[in-house]
Amino acid sequence: MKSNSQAKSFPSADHDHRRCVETALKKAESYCTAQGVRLTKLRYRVLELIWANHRPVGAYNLLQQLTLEGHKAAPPTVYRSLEFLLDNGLIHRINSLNAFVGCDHPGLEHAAQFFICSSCGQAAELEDARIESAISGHAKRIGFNIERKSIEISGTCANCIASPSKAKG
Amino acid sequence: MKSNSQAKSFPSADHDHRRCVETALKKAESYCTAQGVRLTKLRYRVLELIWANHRPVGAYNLLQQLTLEGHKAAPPTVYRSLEFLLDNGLIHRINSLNAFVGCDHPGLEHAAQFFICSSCGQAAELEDARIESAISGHAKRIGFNIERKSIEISGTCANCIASPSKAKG
DNA sequence: ATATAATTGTTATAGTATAACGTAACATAA
DNA sequence: TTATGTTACGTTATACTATAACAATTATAT
Repeated sequence: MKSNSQAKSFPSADHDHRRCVETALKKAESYCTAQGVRLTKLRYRVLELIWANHRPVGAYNLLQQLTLEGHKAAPPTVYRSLEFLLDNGLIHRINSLNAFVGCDHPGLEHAAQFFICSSCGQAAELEDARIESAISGHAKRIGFNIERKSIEISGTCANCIASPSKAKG
Repeated sequence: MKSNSQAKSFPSADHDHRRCVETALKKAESYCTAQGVRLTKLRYRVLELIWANHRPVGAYNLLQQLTLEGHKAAPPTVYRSLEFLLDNGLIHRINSLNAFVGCDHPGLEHAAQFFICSSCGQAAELEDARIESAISGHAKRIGFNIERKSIEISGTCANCIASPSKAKG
């Protein structure tokens, strides 16, 4: 039973990940076209590498992959691509891991909340309205003007609780 | 009007910070005694330095201060103290800043939520039951077992919105 | 085609964190 | 008190993460 509605929870081990990638890259392309910004070959490739699975990936890991592909890359190469992708909402940064994960709804205002499984390494992005309103409600109460939110919940996902090693995509 | 009930919001510029420090250090001492762990001179001093104000402080900043005091310190010196303080709930790590801030209620189970002002640099720790239950509620819904939470909201605090430069303690 | 701006290459370095091993301080029991 | 084990700290080296600064290249619009 392959389902691809993993936006609100963790992707199962057997989900059709090619569809995740395909969808994400297509959305990225049309988003960039619409915005008049350039999703260059390098940026596209970095985004693609990040989408290899649902696990946040570090900058130096990406760098290593680019190098293996024959690309003569240095840290700024990948950090610049990451900056572009972040600026355009195509990826998110996971502060608690110093790592980056793909976002499949670029541009849309959303409250990037992450549940991160320390067993399979996967991160699920969600936008729970209750969490969001609880936070903005508190901010309003103390007169705080919110600019950025970093909400990262670590633990064990349902898949891993059920079968502690089937982790994949 | 000096008030010291800043647990739920940002401390005002004129609050009596000595009381914050005094209280925090006393609690730390009795907590460590009760737990049978050793709050050594070094660890105590690091905690004290962290409590210099309500701003998260970086490890290398602490290291520099220790050095200036004549302590022959190297990175592991401070990182080990930080680890002890973290393990015992005497400080929290702010992932988005790679920095550490004092916690005035060690031991108590609490949901470390932080509002961080990018203008005055201060961080207010809180424990909003609504935020907490919104998160644990979502976790329950998706069958996620929470281990650690990192909730960091950046923006501008009420004090700074009112008077953009009075920042202090 | 050429000028301009945007992107990438390249070198160097800053900032954050830990591994590994030796030494010193402390706690406890014989 | 001294031996003994344990915990904490000192010290050196190194790994990991990120950015500054400037040169070369590529894309885009005139």
